[in-house]
Amino acid sequence: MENKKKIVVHSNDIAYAEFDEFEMREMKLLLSLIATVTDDKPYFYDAKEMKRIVGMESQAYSKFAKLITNLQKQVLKINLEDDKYKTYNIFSVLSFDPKNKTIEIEYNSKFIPFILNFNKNFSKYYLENVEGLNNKYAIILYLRARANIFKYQFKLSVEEIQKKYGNNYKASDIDKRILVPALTEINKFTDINITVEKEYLASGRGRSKVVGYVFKISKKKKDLEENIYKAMNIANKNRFILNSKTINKESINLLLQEYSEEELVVGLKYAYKKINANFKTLTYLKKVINSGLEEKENKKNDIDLVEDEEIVSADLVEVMKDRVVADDEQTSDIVEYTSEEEERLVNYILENDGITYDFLQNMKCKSKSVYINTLRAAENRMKER
DNA sequence: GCCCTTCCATTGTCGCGCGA
DNA sequence: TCGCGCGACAATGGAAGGGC
Repeated sequence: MENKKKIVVHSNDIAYAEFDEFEMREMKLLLSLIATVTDDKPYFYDAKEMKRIVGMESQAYSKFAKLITNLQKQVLKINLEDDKYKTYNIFSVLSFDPKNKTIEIEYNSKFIPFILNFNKNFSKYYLENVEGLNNKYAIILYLRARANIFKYQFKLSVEEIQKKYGNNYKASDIDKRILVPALTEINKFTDINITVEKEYLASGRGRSKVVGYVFKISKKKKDLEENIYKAMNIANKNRFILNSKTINKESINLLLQEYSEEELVVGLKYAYKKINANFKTLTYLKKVINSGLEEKENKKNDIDLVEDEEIVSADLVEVMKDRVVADDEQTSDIVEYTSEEEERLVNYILENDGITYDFLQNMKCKSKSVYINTLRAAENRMKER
């Protein structure tokens, strides 16, 4: 078994779907399976490993087979406007071979777009966050929080909770049965913290009624993994990267929302080697990281371009071959845009740079100068066209 | 690995007191 | 008067341990 952390990636539609018919272990199993999907093809799994993941190690295979059968019957229910919804069968094949202790899976072609080949509105997180949860509502709220991680909050009305998740619990029971146990687990076992505030409807007489909840999300402050820290230091030994001031703890945390740790290490090392001209934007750095990941994917071997001890001085980069020329050489002085100008530039970036609105907004919050430089780079490119 | 039994946590429901 | 917050109680289902 490989030690690499499994990453779950899926469309945000899944985070907003209804899971009222799912049992907790069915949800865990589904997310575990999604974490391994890279292509639209049949998959075979070791049933013992899957039993372990859903916490059925000591259970009979007959019970596990029942879980498989139940999961096969589940559908993904996507809510549309005006109380309309669509349901999707998840699997075209989901079978358990009791003799060989294997599971065979093929995904329904209509379900594939929810787990493959999307370029916006998706969630990405380590499977281990979900594996630690043992409460169905904790998993549901974690998925919803992950889909809204860039907004730092999301809202659910009492009506929505009752309809979607809560078996028509009244407000006090929503607290007791859903929110308290779920948030306790999320805050204890996952990479995020969630606090909840109630929204009241003022009434003429009597006590005000709870009509909804605002969930505030924060990422746990964790020390950067040692290998990322090393990669940061390596990258910043390239003087062009250092001058850009685009790599620091804040920007790394931002990038970790889009890349896994392993990807970021590869990307930063690649950036160290390749960048040999001035730049100012995180967007540009992302392009280089993406190039590094693409190159790695194409070559199918690890990019282990530099070792710490190889780095003598920042000037080393000047002798690097295979240059990538920076597409922006703006100064970092802050300019203010009108909201119309900003919107126009943001739209241009969204259309041309392959980054998400949420990412931009997060950048704006965390690093104003990098954000402004990104807008300026887009403005210059627009002028050149 | 599987089955059976026991224990315990979770879930569903209801009632009561209190505060606005 | 209304509705939240809390607790009590019964039913249900899952986890754990032991025996085969």
